[in-house]
Amino acid sequence: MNFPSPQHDHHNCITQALGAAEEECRRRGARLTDIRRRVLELVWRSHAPIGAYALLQALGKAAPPTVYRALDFLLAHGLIHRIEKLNAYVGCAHPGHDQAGQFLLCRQCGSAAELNDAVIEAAVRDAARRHGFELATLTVEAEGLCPACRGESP
Amino acid sequence: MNFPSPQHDHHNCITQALGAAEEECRRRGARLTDIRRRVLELVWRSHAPIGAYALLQALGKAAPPTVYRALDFLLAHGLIHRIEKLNAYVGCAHPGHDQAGQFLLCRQCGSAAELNDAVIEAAVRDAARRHGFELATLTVEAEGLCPACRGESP
DNA sequence: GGGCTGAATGTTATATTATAACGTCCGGTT
DNA sequence: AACCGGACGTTATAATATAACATTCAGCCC
Repeated sequence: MNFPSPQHDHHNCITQALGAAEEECRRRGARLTDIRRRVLELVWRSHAPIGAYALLQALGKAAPPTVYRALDFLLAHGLIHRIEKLNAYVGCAHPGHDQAGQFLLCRQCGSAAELNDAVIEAAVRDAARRHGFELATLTVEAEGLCPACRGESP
Repeated sequence: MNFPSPQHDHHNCITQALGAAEEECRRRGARLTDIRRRVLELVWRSHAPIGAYALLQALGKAAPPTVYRALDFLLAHGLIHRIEKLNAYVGCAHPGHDQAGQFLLCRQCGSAAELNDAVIEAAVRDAARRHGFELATLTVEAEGLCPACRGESP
């Protein structure tokens, strides 16, 4: 997934993501409850990865465990990813593909682009194999400047 | 750097790391003060990445800012790495090379192996370029089972 | 429908990780 | 000696996350 262009129809992109999530949950026999759906929508509304307490505030009258439980559910079903560097969460661009998360994170505007690069994964998988390491999950987080911010402040 | 073999001389490996750190600080005109050296030694003593509050406890009578300031210094000078997934710190195997951190993290025993794989870095750099992204720092954290733990519980 | 059951949520408290703000000390320079 | 800036001490608090237990709700069986 590329960095979002400024003029893209984000409302539509949220709708699509929620639809895909419904679908994926049906497929997996998982219950996308009201709270879970609301959290997922809030995550998608934000272009940048968003933190648990920001979600909490947006939800209104909820306590931390409510948000964390929803996030756990969404993570478990591959509907969102956690960005470790930021302690924040972002919608998964391709639910159901169960990919490892690879991200380009913009220092300036905070936006994130999800990669799904087979070459990167293969390179890590290969290195792991050479070390006799059994790879389970892979986190790749690259920090820098997105195309837009690069243009602004050269 | 490979996973440490059970019988390796860890005392020696700490000594070497501290020596290399002294050297690197001299080269950079940075002051490796007593506290900083003690924190670095504690980090190296632990085979697994170690958290700030564990270091704090090991130090004895210190307050959080003391440890965090030492960690900041050590990070800034490339003497340790931070493992984002674990909120923990580990000695840098090659100070002075200013490499990105690439790690294999064992789920079971908690040990970490630092990679310095040019292929992985090139793959990410390439993907970033294709997205018009200016890469600054790269974090790669692979989770799974190290050779030893894989053998134990098949 | 009534009652059962397990999952989901509510609620309170607390753990864990990290930083702000400000004062003091100490080492090097002039 | 006087200064200066970096390092450290100290107190308080912010930000992130989870434990533990009570309550409610959805689906199912009868």
